[in-house]
Amino acid sequence: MVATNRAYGGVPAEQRQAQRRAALLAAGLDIIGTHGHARLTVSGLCARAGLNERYFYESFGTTQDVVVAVYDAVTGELSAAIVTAVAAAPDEIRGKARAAIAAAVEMLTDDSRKTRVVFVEPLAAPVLNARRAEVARTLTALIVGQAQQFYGAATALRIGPWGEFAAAHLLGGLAETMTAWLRGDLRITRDVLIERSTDLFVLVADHVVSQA
Amino acid sequence: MVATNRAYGGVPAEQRQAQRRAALLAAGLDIIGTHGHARLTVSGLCARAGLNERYFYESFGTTQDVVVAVYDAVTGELSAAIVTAVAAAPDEIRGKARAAIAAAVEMLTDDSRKTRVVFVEPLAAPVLNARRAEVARTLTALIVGQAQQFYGAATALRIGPWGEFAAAHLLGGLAETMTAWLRGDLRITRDVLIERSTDLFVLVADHVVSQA
DNA sequence: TGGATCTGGCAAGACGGTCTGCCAGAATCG
DNA sequence: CGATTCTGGCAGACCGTCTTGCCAGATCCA
Repeated sequence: MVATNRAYGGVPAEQRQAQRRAALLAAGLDIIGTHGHARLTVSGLCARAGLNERYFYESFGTTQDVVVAVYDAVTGELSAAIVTAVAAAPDEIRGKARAAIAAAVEMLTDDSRKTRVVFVEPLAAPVLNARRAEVARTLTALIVGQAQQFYGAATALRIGPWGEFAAAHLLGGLAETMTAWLRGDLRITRDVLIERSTDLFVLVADHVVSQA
Repeated sequence: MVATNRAYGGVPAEQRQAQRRAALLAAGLDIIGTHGHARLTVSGLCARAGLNERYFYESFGTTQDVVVAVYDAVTGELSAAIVTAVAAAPDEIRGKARAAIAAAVEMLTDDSRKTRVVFVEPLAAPVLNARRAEVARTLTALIVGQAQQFYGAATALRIGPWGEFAAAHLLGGLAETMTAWLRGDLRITRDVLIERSTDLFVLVADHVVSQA
């Protein structure tokens, strides 16, 4: 392994390396999203990825690095989906809220592994605690930013801590209802789940603004 | 160890055994509530309890048994506190809601280990998943039962799945705001946290009933 | 007081995981 | 074709945990 940049199987070295990393990430999502980060081992990960254990150390230092990378990938995908959906939605508060919630619910309920990675693992894995707070802050900022557009900057400012509280409450409510729905505990369709979540979102937002 | 029922240190055998079990549970709450169930080991638990490792197997079979016992103890205490507070509260919907929320928030924020055991560990530990669902069902039933008292049985029935959804949303919101507050992410006092949570609870409950 | 029991400390085998190193075969490049 | 490099399989040293077993000292009961 002196010159590590030779093509193999018609694929250049850099691309092969990226493929292996991607395979490890996919296997990581599978294991973490199904059994949790605690069950992620080097040997198990490589076995599922169809790779030699040696290649683990090519892309990662510890299994925690994989946990972080998987979390970042899923939350990045989620944020992008929400931002795109909000931008494309009609320019009124319920439309924006519904678009954001629908994008999140559809993406996460299409793949229950991602639901677990987004809602469960960041609480359980110490390495993800700080990252989770940052994601929550990003989403809160998104909500407050939209509020500025619909209610004016002055109102958004006045909301302050009360708005932070309400945003946290809404995010927690969404997380719980989504995971409960996936568990089969809620006897409603996914479309109704989205509609009801939008209802409560708008209800709470209006209430906060009227109190500010 | 032929006749295992002799007093020692002036304490009968049965009571000594109960003391050791209690010491293990206290140490378990400490470890699980601080570092999570994954960090609970036999040796670490016994060391913190000040007991020989041999006594672990006297009271428990596996560390998971400890996790379950700690969870049951904390959720039992929580349920009892809520039921007691609700019974003593003035007979109007906001008073009942406020009493329940205050009881829960006060008990859990007085001891952040219990917050973690109640809100985080049941998601992370597979053994607790089913138990968590049962606790959620119990609390939902409590809410629906109160709704029957204030809105009549006919209305409570009509609420149906919409009510389950709202109850799940409220529980998730409470969990998230409480943990966020403990993290220091919410710049409000605990009394305000209780008051705002009550606001949203009543707001959502009224909305659900008016829609039913 | 003496035999029995309780107690804490410790050791050892089994197990599963980490990480490094070696090997042989396959594929590439000159 | 021959040298080089990539690849998968596997062995082995190391570590932490589990679980059982043994020991010596403390305490109890007759």
